[in-house]
Amino acid sequence: MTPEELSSAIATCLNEAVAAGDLAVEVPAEVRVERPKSREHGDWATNIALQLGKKAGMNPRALAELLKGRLEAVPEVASVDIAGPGFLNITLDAGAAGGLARAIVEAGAAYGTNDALAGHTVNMEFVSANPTGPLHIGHTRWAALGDSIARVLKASGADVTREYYINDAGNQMNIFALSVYNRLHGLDVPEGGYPGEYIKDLAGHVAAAHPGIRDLPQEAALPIIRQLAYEEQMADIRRTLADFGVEFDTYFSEQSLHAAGAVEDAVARLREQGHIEDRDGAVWLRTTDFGDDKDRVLIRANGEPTYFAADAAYYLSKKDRGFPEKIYLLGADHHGYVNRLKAIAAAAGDDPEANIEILIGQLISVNGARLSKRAGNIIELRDLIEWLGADALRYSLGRYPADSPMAIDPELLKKNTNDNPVFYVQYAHARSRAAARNAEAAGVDRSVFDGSLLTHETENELLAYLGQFPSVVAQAASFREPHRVARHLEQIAGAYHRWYQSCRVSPLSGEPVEDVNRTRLWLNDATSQVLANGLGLLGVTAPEKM
RNA sequence: GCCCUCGUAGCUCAGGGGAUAGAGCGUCUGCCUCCGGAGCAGAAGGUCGAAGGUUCGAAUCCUUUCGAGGGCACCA
Repeated sequence: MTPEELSSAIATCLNEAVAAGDLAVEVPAEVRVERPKSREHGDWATNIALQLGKKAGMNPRALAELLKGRLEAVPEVASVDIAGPGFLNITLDAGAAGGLARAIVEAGAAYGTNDALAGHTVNMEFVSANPTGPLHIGHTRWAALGDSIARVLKASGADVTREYYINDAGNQMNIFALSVYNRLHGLDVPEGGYPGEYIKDLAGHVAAAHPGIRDLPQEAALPIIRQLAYEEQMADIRRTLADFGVEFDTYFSEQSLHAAGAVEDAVARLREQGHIEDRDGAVWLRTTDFGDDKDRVLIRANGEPTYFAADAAYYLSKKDRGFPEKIYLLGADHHGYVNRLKAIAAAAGDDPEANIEILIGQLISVNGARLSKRAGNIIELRDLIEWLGADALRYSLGRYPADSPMAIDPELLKKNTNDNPVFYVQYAHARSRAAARNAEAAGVDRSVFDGSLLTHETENELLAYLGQFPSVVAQAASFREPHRVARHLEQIAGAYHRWYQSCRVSPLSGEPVEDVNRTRLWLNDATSQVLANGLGLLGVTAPEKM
């Protein structure tokens, strides 16, 4: 029996009590069931009697008493105790608790998926790094987190599209092209240009792709350089993301918005909605109507659209392409954009609470300093992957919530990789696969399953953690916090190691294979499955051997 | 000045109203005569930044305050 099943059984008991006239209260949609910290408090506990006591006009203990009687009639429930002010401590029938192991193995890769977000169609935009340079440590957090959020949303039934917005319009692209041009001609880095070593590589690439480029006059060369360097840089970014296990469904070009006249269209549409104002020769969006601290210019007095205008057009594009829910994942250095982005949604006639969601994450600091090119502490993602491996890097970024500040010591990253809990979790998986291989060699198969044989304290604990996995995934999705999955996997790994310590899957040499061995193989394999499913949500591999 | 995020063990951080506040790393003590010791068992280490408030109950919610980081463009 899973905690979800127990939860709905309790809800049923409550509803029956109401129907019988024993209780007058509105039964909540979901009854929360928790694993008590102390085993003396049973397998599962609920505080529902405390929550409903006041609303029902009853003493919580009396309400608990009433529930206890009904719950004990549920076949899978062995006993119910009332503790403290009205906690209900529930102990399951041993067979019912153990049956979970079989259910997990039979569900396979689908175990953990749920329908908490069924019917949601989501556009998730993240990373969106400028195509003027390689991905670096500042982008890695969003790449890891965004991808994992997308995965838990999908696992919870949402229809998710991962999108990367390419800022390929504007003056920065000209400076980018000029930086490559100067490099080709051995000139200094232009004013405000890009100094990185990668510019040299791009120059080499451009020269190879267009051999006569050095002989062209600057006006003729720049557009060609711009295009070639841009394509190569984007290809590089996509390769790096792929090595990081991150695949986007859509790469969306800002330039394409301008080319299609989408920016002018957006201004016209917002004007129809009545939130546009012409002032001082410029065109303004009255974002202050929707909580922004000042209005924002869409079209400058010189006729040029602002970046914000492209943002508005981009938002409308997402809306037109059929995404009711748009999630943006931004760094804390962009939190000033939250109000104006929400204002765009509101001005477009959408609900800023439902149609747009902006997740703000804290920036990673290196040695206590902020990342900057000037400080010389920019570290490329590609190098990070090389030093640490994609698994360790993704896991260490994925096990913290976005709003948690993260401090990183690059020297530590380079050498000390063993302190990453990813190895703890991966080791548990590899160990469980080894145990399964050994069991098979010893003649243990899964021909018999008897959940009532899983009676050891450590088996009880392990089953409980495995049973909580689907609700952890659902919570991770609804809070957009995949780190919950990582933390839960660490719990499972710990429980597995403790179980492994005290319960053998294979019999000792010379001993016969018994049903307890066969049943434990189911539990062993169930653990492998949950660890693999969870690591998959984090974009981390589940190795057979390490 | 106004706004946002964050203050929890020596360090990096979990904990989204419940029972004795947790994990990893670091320190200390045990455990390989049988399925992987990248593991397990135990010890030490806390005024949850501070002060009020909400209630049966607060690390968690509200207010104030101190500290850290970030943001306040007709830049992109």
